[in-house]
Amino acid sequence: MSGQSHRKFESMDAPADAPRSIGDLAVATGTKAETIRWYERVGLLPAPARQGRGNYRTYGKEHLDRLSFLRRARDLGFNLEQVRALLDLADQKDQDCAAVSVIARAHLDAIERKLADLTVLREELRRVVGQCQHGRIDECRIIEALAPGMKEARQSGRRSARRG
Amino acid sequence: MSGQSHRKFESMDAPADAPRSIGDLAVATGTKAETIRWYERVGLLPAPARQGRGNYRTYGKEHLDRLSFLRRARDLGFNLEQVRALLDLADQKDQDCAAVSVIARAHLDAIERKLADLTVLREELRRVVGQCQHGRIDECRIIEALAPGMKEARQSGRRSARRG
DNA sequence: CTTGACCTTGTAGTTACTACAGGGCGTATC
DNA sequence: GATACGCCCTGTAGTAACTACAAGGTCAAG
Ligand SMILES: [Zn+2]
Ligand SMILES: [Zn+2]
Ligand SMILES: [Zn+2]
Ligand SMILES: [Zn+2]
Repeated sequence: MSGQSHRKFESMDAPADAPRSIGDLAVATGTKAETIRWYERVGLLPAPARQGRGNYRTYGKEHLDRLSFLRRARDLGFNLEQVRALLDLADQKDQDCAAVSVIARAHLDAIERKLADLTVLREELRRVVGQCQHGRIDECRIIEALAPGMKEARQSGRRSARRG
Repeated sequence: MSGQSHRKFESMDAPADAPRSIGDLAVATGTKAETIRWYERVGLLPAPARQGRGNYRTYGKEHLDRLSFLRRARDLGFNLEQVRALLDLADQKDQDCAAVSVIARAHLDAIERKLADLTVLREELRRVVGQCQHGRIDECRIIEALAPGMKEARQSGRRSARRG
C-alpha cells in the first residue's frame, strides 16, 4: 500500500498510525502535497512536527484523520468556511449537533438552488442550440439569440440573475 | 428611461444610437461600469472615443450591441474565452456557422455534465443529512459520514472527481 | 560522486469580476 | 465664490481554492 524503498518514515512493522511524510499523506488522501501545505498555511491543518534532519514535516494519525474529513467534506461540495466550522464542531463531542445539521442543510439548499438554475439554463441552451440550421453565420439562430436588437428584438425583456 | 438633468451626452431628440456615457451603458446592459472598463482592458470591448472635456468614454450603438451580446452569452453561462470566440465569429457574417454550433454544444455538454454531478451530490447529501437524529455531536451521523475510519470505515472506497 | 526522488520556501497565476483609494470634472445650490 | 454632489478617471488589491513553478536542500542507491 504505502511506499517502500527509500521513503523516510517507513517503519518495518507499520502500525498504521506511524509517522508519515507529506507525500505519504498526499497519496493516502488523494491530495497534492502543495495543497496540504496550503491547508496548513490557512490554518485548516495543524502544523506537524519536523523530525528528520531535513526539516521535513512528520504527520501522525490525527493529521490523516483531519485531512480525510476535510477532503470528504470538500468532495461533498462544502466550501472551506463550512469545512472549518464542521471541523471545529467535530471536536466538541459533547455538544448538540444542531449546528452541524444547519450547515449541512444550508449546503444542500444551495445545491438545490444551483440545480434549479442549471436546469433552466439547460433548457434555454437546448432551445437555442436546437434552432441552428447550419448555414451562414448571419443567418445563424444561435448568434441571433445572443444578439437581441442587433437586427430586431425577438424576446421579451427577461433578465436572469447570475451569481447572486 | 435614461438620465435627465446634468448627464453628459444627453441629446434633446435622443436618436437611440446617440453617444452614451459609461453609466448609461451600464444601466442599459445591467453591467457595472467597472466591469465595462475591465472588458475593455482585456480586449472584449473596443476602446471607445473620449470626447468630453473630462476624458470620459463615449460609447455608440456598436458598443451597446457588442456588450449586450457579451452579457447575454455570459447569462447563458459561456465563459469569456467562449464569448470571445463567439464575438469573433459573429463578425464573420459570410462564414459557415459550424464553429458557433460547436462552441454552443460544448457548453451545453458541460452543463449537462455539471447537472449530472450535482444530482449525484444532492442524493448523497440528502442521505447524509437525513440520517442526523439531532443528538450529541459524537453520535451525529453527518459527522460520521465525513470521518471515514475515525471510528470505523463504513463506506466502500468511492472517490469523486472534483474539477477535472 | 552523481543521480534521482523527495522535501523545503516563496511567489505568481488561474476566473470573472468587485471594491476601493485618490483624484478630476460639471452642474446646482447657498 | 464656495461648496456639495454625482459622475467619471486610473490603478491596485482582493475574492475561492488551489496549482504551478523556481531555486534549492536532503537522503538513499548505484
Ligand atoms: Zn477526493
Ligand atoms: Zn447556426
Ligand atoms: Zn444579465
Ligand atoms: Zn446530527
